[in-house]
Amino acid sequence: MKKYLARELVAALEDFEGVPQDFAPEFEKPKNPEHGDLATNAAMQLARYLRRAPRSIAGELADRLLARPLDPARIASVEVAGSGFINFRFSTEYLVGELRKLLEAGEAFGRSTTGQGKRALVEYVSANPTGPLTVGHGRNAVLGDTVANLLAWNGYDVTREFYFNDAGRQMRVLGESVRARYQAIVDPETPRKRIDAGGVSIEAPASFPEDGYLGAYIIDIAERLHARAEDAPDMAGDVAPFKEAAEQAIFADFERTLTRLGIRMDTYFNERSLYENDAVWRTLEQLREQGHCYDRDGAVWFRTTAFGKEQDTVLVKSSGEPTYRLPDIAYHADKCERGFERIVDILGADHIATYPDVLHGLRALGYDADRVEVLVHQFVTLVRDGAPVKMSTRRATYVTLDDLMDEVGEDVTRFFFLMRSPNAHLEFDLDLAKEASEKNPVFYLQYAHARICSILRKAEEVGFHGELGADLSLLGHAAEIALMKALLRLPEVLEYAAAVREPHQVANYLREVAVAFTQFYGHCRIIGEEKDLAAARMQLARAARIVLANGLHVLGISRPERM
RNA sequence: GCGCCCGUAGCUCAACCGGACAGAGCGGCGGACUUCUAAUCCGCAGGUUGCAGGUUCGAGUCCUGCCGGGCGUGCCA
Repeated sequence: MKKYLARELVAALEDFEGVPQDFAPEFEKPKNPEHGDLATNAAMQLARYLRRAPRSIAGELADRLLARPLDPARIASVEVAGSGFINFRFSTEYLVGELRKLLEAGEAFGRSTTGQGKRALVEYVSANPTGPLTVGHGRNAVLGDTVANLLAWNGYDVTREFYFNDAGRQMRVLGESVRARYQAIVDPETPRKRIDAGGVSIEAPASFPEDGYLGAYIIDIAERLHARAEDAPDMAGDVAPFKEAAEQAIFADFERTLTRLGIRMDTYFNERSLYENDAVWRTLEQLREQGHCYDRDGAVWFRTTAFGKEQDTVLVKSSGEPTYRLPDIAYHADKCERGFERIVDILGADHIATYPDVLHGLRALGYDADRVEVLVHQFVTLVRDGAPVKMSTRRATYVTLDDLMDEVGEDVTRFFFLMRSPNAHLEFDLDLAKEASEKNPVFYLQYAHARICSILRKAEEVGFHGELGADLSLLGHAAEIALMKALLRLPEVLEYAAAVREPHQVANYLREVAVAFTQFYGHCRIIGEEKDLAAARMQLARAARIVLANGLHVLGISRPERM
């Protein structure tokens, strides 16, 4: 429709003096429905070139459009309003035609091919296996998964990837933590000490590392290890078996937790593989050959000042061990090598400082860094009993993603993380989420879906049939028209949300749809109406179900048929 | 100090890459269940969009400077 009107408008402007050759009119849906279905500000934009009042240009333009004339099967009215807007109102004929297309498309309604099959990689979660997934990981996971869904719905060939590192100091401390707990199980007489964990004192075996992981899951892992008596590790041996046991247990939990959230990764990329295939050192050599590196104080530095940073950055420590930046660069080079045209990284706000170095690294290596897009989301603040909960994986003070799902449910968890713009801090009041779960927005949407299913069931039980060939032109009630208009917006909303990577656009839109449906429900009955009208309304209700179902599907939220 | 994000109704947040009268939910107040699902609906109250300038026909949105909050700013990840 926008394209049609744009064509008409440009044609109407053909012999206008002073209009730029490349003038492209913009259209948008007015906030206020009284202003019509689509509006253009073309007259205001042209005012600059024509040196005339926008209002008078708009008047002349509208006259020319009406004189063409516009296709009455699409446009019902054209009027000039405000300071120079031209407002268009769609004809019912057009809406009904679009509604029919919606019904025919069914589960595919809202899909587009704008991605043209381009390969996209979305990397998210990417937690190291040192402890359970936290609420913070949850936001990252749900955001990434939904962005991936949005891209897939818009015709991208999407790969979902989880990047992790199971080597290094963190993992050694993890192993030592398990070993100390294990020792205490084997020998109950093990000397104890107390460790301060953010104000709380926790008892631990004397051999427990000072910066060890204090969570109870470490004890669980040690107990399970001990229960498997036949292959129980020797205390005198090295820490590796403890580390491995911990990693396996934690990773199994990752997958179980993500599955609960409806998340299924395509690939797990281990940082270690970049060492095994020498990619890390090859990357360093390439950077060095291009003159981006130098040695100082026994370390290898990356000349990031050449890219405008205040300081250069260490890639390899004087100990010979790379910092995380070098493998990160190698990893992203690998992503580029794998041929992805669109590379999206989902990062928490605490990682904002790291990615510029990666992008600089890619540029230095000759890759097109513009393919990489970093989506930063702000933190989640958990509030319990009116006070913010300080969270640290190492400390015992954190709420796991599983805890959250146990309390409020999987659907609510997903929806809450998606309700807000990624840029906004997310305040998650646990008590409120539990207590208010009955009035939760996600239930509102699911309820609308279940209610439609119920109505259609009931209508068929009492002998109404909503054939696909129903005469949809019988739909003319204001609530019916408003619902139709809301439903037909799904494709543009999904396309926009995908383009700006903002799932909350979909969540907000679905609420509008549910409201529009509820108003239709309040004004228009099906059972008891004349047969043809009932059939048409059943089709409209089906269309609403399709839109709600498809939208919830994109958000990864279940679509109950009864509640 | 510097970088990124944020500041909008009592609270939590929207506002479609500058548009018309800044919108929802929750909370508050007042109403509605012999009806296809009341997990619902209708109504009312609530705003100088942190402050001060600037650009523009037009600013919550863009620019500058302040104020306030979050996260970073490391030979940690």
